[in-house]
Amino acid sequence: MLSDLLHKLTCGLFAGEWYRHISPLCWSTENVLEWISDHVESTNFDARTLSLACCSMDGPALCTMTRDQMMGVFGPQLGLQLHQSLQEHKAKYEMQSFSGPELNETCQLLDHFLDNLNFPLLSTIRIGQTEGPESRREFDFRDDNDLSSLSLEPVMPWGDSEYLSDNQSDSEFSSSSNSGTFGFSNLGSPESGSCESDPEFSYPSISKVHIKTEKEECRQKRPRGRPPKTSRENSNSFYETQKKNKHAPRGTHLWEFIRDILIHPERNQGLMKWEDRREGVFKFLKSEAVAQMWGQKKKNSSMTYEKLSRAMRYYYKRDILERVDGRRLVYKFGKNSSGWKMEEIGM
DNA sequence: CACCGCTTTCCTGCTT
DNA sequence: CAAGCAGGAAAGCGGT
Repeated sequence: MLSDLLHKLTCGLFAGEWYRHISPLCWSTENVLEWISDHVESTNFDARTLSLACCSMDGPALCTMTRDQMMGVFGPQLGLQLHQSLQEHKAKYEMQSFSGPELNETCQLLDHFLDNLNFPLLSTIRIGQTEGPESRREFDFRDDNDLSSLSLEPVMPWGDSEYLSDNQSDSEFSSSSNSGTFGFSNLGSPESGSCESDPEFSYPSISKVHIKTEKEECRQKRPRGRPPKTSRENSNSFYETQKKNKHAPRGTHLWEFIRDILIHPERNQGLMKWEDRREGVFKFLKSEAVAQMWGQKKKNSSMTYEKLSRAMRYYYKRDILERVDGRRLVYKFGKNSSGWKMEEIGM
């Protein structure tokens, strides 16, 4: 089991090594496994001597292990190397403490989003099982591996299976893993069901029949404005859990969310980029992916770039954003925005 | 409970 | 033609 997993890891199915871009405290169980597998490979450690149980821990749990404990579990050579590596990773991310709680939240969201989009095989794979059209997000993979009979449910580290939208069934996903960036794929437009232009990225497609019926239903029945949230939508989510455990951070607005992604370049590769750092001009590279993240943050599983962009356009009036004419997906921070200037963040 | 700010959703028309 | 942009209209949601 573990060796199979490690084999998959080392064979590149999960290539990308995103754990390198995340604090060990944010590592999921999958990140920990990936990290271990990298060291197994480099030390020629015999993975068969490891049990899955001893590797099955998330980042926070891993961080509580002492060097001796690691050497006990993984042996003197691998254990020592893992311990040293962990200390290096921890030190690296302790340096990034300038970020406030909101930024941390955004980055955690990004980390989790990246983790889960890019480790589909570690997610729950369901075969022919449904619990109603809205109770489950299923991704029907129609790629060349002939996984058409499988549907995949991303499993969020916080147990939120609603990470991706109902409308996501209109979008296309895949586990692109060799892009050189975080491997972010585009979420296709809900209207078109197609991808954005970048051919490097693609998502496995969803059943077209499903798309059509759901879409038509929406067209016929849906009144204007935002529909009321159902209790189901709120249940068992990461944010609900957060709310119970600690007060949700207040005042995180869309423009702040965007800003936080932009000022953490090592975490947003492929998502957004600065066009003119000093002027505050930026561009969406993976617009639908950013919209999905925003939707996740707002517990809204049907967020799209179309809707996100409408909210962005409202910022023009308030001078939080300025128009950039003639350039698609390009926006500029306005005089009522803050926290993105190089001086402000100590660059 | 009313009000308000901030979205969210939908839509039509226009531009790229 | 598709994708993106613009902005009106209506409504939800959380905070006060």
